[in-house]
Amino acid sequence: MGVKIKELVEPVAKEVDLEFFAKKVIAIDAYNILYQFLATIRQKDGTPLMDAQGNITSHLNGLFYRTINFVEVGIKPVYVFDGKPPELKQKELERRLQVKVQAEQKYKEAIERGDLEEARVYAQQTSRLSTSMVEDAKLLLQYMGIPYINAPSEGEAQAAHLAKKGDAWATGSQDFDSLLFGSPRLVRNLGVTGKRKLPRKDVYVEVKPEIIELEQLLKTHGITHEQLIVIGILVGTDYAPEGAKDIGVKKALKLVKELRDPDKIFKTVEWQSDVPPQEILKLFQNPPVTDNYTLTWRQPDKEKIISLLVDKHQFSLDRVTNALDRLEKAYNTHFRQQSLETWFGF
DNA sequence: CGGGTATA
DNA sequence: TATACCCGG
Repeated sequence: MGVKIKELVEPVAKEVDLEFFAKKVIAIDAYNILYQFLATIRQKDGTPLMDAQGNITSHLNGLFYRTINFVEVGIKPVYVFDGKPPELKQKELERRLQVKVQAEQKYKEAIERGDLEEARVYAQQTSRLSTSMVEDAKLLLQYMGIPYINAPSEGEAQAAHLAKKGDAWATGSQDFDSLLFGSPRLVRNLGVTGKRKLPRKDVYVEVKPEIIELEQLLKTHGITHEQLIVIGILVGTDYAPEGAKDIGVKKALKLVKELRDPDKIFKTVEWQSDVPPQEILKLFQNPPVTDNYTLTWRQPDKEKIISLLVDKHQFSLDRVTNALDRLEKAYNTHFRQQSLETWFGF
């Protein structure tokens, strides 16, 4: 779900074409992107793609073709997976599980009624990433030669860490949390090309990748990074979605400018969670991250990819082979190390 | 979501 | 050549 600061961010978002990101390293929140695939790559009644044994494969489908598109334009993706969630998040994770269980019930009811549109909506809300689904995604990336990092805790925090260090040009996610974790640049809608259907409506809108610069965001609103975090905490984060009572982005902005001191602000508002806001502030300012990673983009292993996607999960050999040809060509044009010999032409 | 094919 | 639509696993 993420921190609810869309209103603040939207005015400074700059639209660009996917090609803009050529040669740039983007630290992508893996869970964020996998959940998107899991929610959207479904049949009309909401059933996800599955192999012969009933294992869900929607996330692999999306990850495979999207990543190839990245490599084709020369983007260097690194996927960052969540580790152990912070203690502060436990209650929210339990709440989300309840929501999914309820959605499963409503999905069944909609199917019985024969309401496919409704069924699809609830099916999307049931999306859960199992351990084996995540393992498959990591295997696929490994075989594709794309680096991934296991974050010690929040993936968004680790991705922001890469961007802060300059190991990545930006973080990639639909959520804004990495900005609170200090990422200097966030890319949204990465890889979304052309027109997309709006949920529940028969309306199509042109969606392009957009860049949000942290410095510009702060400057535009005349706030510091700490003040941005406090605003996020007041309006609602994953750690306390309710935030403070009756405080939206506008009031939060006013509050941080008037009172400045976070503790004063937290005392003034009606805090609606058991999780202390000060703890959330500390987490955003100093999250667990690691420097134990290497970023290398390797030649894809076609055989292993075919074994995983075609043999294990019944992807069509034709489609996979076709895509692998594209991947190999793209790798050779953008990623292959030029040896000294080739460089000097002997 | 993204690829591919039908359709004009 | 551009857009609409269907299906993948």
